[in-house]
Amino acid sequence: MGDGSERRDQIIVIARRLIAARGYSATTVRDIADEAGILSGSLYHHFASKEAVLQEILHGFQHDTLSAFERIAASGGSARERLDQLIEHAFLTIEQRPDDVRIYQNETGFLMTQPGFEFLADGAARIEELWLDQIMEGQETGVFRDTIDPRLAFRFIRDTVWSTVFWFRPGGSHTAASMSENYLDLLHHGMLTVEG
Amino acid sequence: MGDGSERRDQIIVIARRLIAARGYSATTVRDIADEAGILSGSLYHHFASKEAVLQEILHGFQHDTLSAFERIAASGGSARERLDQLIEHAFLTIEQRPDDVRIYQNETGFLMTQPGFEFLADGAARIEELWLDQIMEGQETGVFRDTIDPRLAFRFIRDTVWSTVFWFRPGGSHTAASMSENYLDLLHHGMLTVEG
Amino acid sequence: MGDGSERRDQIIVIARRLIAARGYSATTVRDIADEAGILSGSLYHHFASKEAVLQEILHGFQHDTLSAFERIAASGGSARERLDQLIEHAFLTIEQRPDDVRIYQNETGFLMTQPGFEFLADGAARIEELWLDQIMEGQETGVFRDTIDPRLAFRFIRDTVWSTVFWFRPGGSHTAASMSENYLDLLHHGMLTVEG
Amino acid sequence: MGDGSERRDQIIVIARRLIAARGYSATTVRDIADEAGILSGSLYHHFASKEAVLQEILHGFQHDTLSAFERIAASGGSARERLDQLIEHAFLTIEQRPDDVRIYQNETGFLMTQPGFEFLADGAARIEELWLDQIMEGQETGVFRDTIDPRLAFRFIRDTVWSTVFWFRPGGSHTAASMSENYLDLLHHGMLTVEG
DNA sequence: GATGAATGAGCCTTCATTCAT
DNA sequence: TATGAATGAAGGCTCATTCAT
Repeated sequence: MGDGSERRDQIIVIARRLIAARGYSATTVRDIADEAGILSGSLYHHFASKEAVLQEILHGFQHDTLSAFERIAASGGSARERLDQLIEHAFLTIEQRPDDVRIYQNETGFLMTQPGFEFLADGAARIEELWLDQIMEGQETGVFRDTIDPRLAFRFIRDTVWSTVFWFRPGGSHTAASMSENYLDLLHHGMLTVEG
Repeated sequence: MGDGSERRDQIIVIARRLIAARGYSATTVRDIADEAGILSGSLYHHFASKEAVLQEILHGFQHDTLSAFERIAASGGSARERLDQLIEHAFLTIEQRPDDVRIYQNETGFLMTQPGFEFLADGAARIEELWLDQIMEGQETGVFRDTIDPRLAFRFIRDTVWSTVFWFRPGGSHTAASMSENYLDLLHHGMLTVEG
Repeated sequence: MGDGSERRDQIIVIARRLIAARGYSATTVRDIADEAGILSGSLYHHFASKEAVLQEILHGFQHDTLSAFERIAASGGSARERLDQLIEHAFLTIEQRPDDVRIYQNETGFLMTQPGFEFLADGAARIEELWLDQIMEGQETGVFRDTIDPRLAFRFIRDTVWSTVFWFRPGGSHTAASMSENYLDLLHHGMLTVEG
Repeated sequence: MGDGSERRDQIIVIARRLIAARGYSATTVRDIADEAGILSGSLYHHFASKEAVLQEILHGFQHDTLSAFERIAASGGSARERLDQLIEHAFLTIEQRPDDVRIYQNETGFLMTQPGFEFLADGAARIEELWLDQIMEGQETGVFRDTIDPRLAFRFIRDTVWSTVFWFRPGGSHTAASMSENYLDLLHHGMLTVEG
């Protein structure tokens, strides 16, 4: 258990969609098994528990996201460019893996303290570190205004970006690119005109 | 059922705390009844169902919040001043009624489409209208930059403000006032320095 | 939960009979509930778990048995008389509460180390103490032969007496009294004739 | 199925250890297969069912034990000597094959009436016959006291001896030999001193 | 012989809800 | 207004067993 068979993958795909739509606790093992065309008990041939399915979804998503963030943080360019890239990557992730993001946003709060999900807190801390580095470097180099508590700034930005997953619908009037553009504009220059 | 007896109020108070902490579906009727010192079946003398308790909590909170927003939107001053006041009121609400806000943030998404909870969508729409009015008026009067989609701006702001309820802890290094101040600073002028 | 209602008592009585006949793990909650005329879930209104039913049966039985043993051990007479009375009481218990004894004999070994069943080991130790006191006092006063390890003697006696529950059937050719008589005769004088 | 391959033997050895330690119903086919390094389904290439494994363990043990008892019963010497030898052999068996004895003691009661396990009752009856012969011959020849019901005597002795398997631990203060010695001393002469 | 996948029946337990007293 | 007892539906999970490959 842990290697990826076809059924395993199929179950993960189904579970991801269902859990994103209904929430983890409202999604039953039977729901998942039904869609996979097997009996609910048979699911335990592939996963040790319902929780293990969730764990795998979250762990995979966190791993991918964190990897991308690490890569961006280690890349060249200014702090401002790197912060922009972090934000752009987040918007892109929301467009490409909305179910993962939704699950992460919905279930992570409660789960963080549960045994077996310690990696969530670790990952969140590492992400905060990576983003914060850019903000603080930007403030130190005089690119970012330093009147704002950098920790607050990070959380404001993080919450704004990830929350869009709950209402952003690709195919509507916006794309990940236009969302990034709008948000970065607002974040960079604020709402007020020069005269305002 | 609907008149306010002491027990009713007590039950609402307990339910609010419990649901905010554990989530609606993870809070059982027995949990609530236990803390109220009655048996779970007895709770049905005061409320028609578990859902009815949640309805009452959400309805009351939405009513108060909407009233305040209506008042602010109808008050004198510039669009910018009114938007600032809306934001300040939200931060104040988070400080004073965190459990209500948490429940609203956590449960509203799924509930919105459920029968009996239509008022949630109505209220959300009205709130969007009130806030949007200020943003658009600000853009029209040249106080706010108009390169940003006002609907996006509204949602960015709304999500940022309300999301703080999940990590803001009064008694720490920030108060509602300092949160407002930091956020308004960021929102007004953006992160970049003039040279940046 | 813990006070004795009628249903509670009825459930205990049914569970005792079933568990004695089939064993604890082979007896299902449904079996018990069915005989009580309720749904299996309703059993949880009276007991916290299936294990709690077993606990109550074993605890009650151990308490009664231990009390009787304490009383006998504290009574007047010689060590020999008291040992005889302990044995006679055990045979009487087997006659009157065979189901309790059977459960105790069958399930106690595994359960002893389980959380919630620590009282079993404590009780067993106290019983060994009480019986051993008589044997050792008898050896010291010269009534009992001292060539036998008293701890072994205790276990030989204990096992012999309690094991009879698996084949002794009241209404057959023996009663508790005749079993006692036969066993005490054998225990006192041994199998060999004087000439043997 | 029935011929002895290596895997078969290996499975029997593992099953014996596991069933002795946890009990038959608490030992799963998977437990056994895991330790054998195969999947649980593969076990069915060697045995028709979980029950068949138990059957083979019990049948083999009963056969060996019965053979030894037949040999002793047919040997020369007095009835007393033969009864002593039967007892000594039992203690030796407990020392050498404790798992077999434990399984026999634990599972035989319930199984005796099950289809496929009729041999258990047959064997038990034959053993009773062999032991009883010695006891009755001893009583008839005046070596054993005849005030005790010989059937009771047999069961008292049998239960005492076999029950020791649950607490006798080789390597402690006793060996099979010292257990035999102590028990035979008690059985022959009883607990009372001549004056007692 | 062994694997890997699945079955099907059953297990203990939870929980919102009902209702006679 | 409570209680106490029960319902009924469901939930996560276990396990002996089967069978195509």
